[in-house]
Amino acid sequence: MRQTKLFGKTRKDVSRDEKSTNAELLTKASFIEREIAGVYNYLPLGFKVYQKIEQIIREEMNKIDGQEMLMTALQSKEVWDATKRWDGLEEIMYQFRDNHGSEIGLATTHEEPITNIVKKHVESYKDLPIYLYQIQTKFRNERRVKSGIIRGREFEMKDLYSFHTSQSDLDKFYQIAHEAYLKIFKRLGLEAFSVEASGGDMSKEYSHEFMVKTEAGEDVTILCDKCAWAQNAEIAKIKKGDKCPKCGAKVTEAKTVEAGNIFRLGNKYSSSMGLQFTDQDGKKKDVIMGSYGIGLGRAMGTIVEASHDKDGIIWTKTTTPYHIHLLNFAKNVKKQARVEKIYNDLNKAGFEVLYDDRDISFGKKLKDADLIGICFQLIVNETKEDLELVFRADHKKVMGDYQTILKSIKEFYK
RNA sequence: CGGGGUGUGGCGCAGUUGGCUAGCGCGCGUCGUUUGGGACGAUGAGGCCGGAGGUUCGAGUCCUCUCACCCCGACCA
Repeated sequence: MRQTKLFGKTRKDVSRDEKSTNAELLTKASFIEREIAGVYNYLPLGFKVYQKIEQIIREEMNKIDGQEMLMTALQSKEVWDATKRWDGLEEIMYQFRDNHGSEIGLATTHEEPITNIVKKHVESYKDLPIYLYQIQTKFRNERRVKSGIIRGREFEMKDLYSFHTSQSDLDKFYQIAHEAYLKIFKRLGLEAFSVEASGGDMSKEYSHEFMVKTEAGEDVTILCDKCAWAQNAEIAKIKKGDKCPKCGAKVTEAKTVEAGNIFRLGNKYSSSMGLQFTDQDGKKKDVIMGSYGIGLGRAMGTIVEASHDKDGIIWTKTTTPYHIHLLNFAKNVKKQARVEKIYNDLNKAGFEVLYDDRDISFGKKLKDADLIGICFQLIVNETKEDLELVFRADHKKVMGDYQTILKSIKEFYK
């Protein structure tokens, strides 16, 4: 992609209203644009990152036999009546009447709708287990938004629902999903760890939250560095400095972002909504359920919070919008042709390249490249034959000919 | 939802107790010189001050209502 054609310009100043680091950097670098409070548009650069995150999540969900589908954002009140959650959610759910006078809600989550759908297709133990997921828009009428894209009123979420014949089968899958989640965060380049948390409105049992340490975090986690025991401070019965209930070492606390959350729902939804199956013994039994969520925008915002410096964003290798930021520092026509050739060659070699072909000072190109945060900056100089490869994270430079440089880039992304 | 605050060109801001044609920086257009860490000069375009009503000879400035946004708290599948 030529930068002269790329939609979205970098900015030096950003609205004072944008207080969170993630929204400030992402807006300055032109990845996102705020629509209203807590609601953001993704511009081309931001959408590229979004799609990479989406693809990683999708791959890992498919690996554990998740089947992707797509549910509606508009939901009727009736579907929520069976579980009596409609009234309980009025604080957080956008609820209104349509032109027919029917009560409609914008999806905050999909346990009820999916249970309803599954009811129509599951009758026997032979139909189970089943794992369904979607990547879809959720709405939360947050009373107060903050933290940029980490906590929005409209956001994309991957939610998977599992359906089982028994608690033990759920437990087995819950473990598998737990591992898949850790894998997703690892692939995204996030250091996430799982903590025990309240089941909230969803479940009476402990759930697990996947936390990433960052000052921007809205949660406080009590954790043991020795044995990896960790609990959300909301439910922890101990404070920092106390003894770890598992190994006795002193626990600490940290601000964390909840990047994902998994729940064992048991028969909470199936019993109230009548989702049953016929078992081998001919008896009707409640289907046992689990649900598993990850916010995509939140993941993106968390990466920015966890990985940036004074100059801008530092994308991880799987989320960088482009593999290489090619910076043209050649003036005369002959050298220009050389940069064009390198641009074409890199594209042919299968790399995604953002090519800064703008006719502006080189200082600004360097500033913009740091702000945008693509993993590599490849500088084509006018006087030197060798190319200069700069690693965004630490600004380390390597000089070399095209083949040598290509090799190190390949090595990094493989 | 309680408390506090802010709305002035695309962005960041100034505009004292009402007074002249609403300023500045960044950005943008044109021309020229430039280009290794956000270049310089010249020149030009762009706001009727969040919205509605009111007070006044006169309102960006005062009053009322309203909308939006931010901060602290409460809340947060």
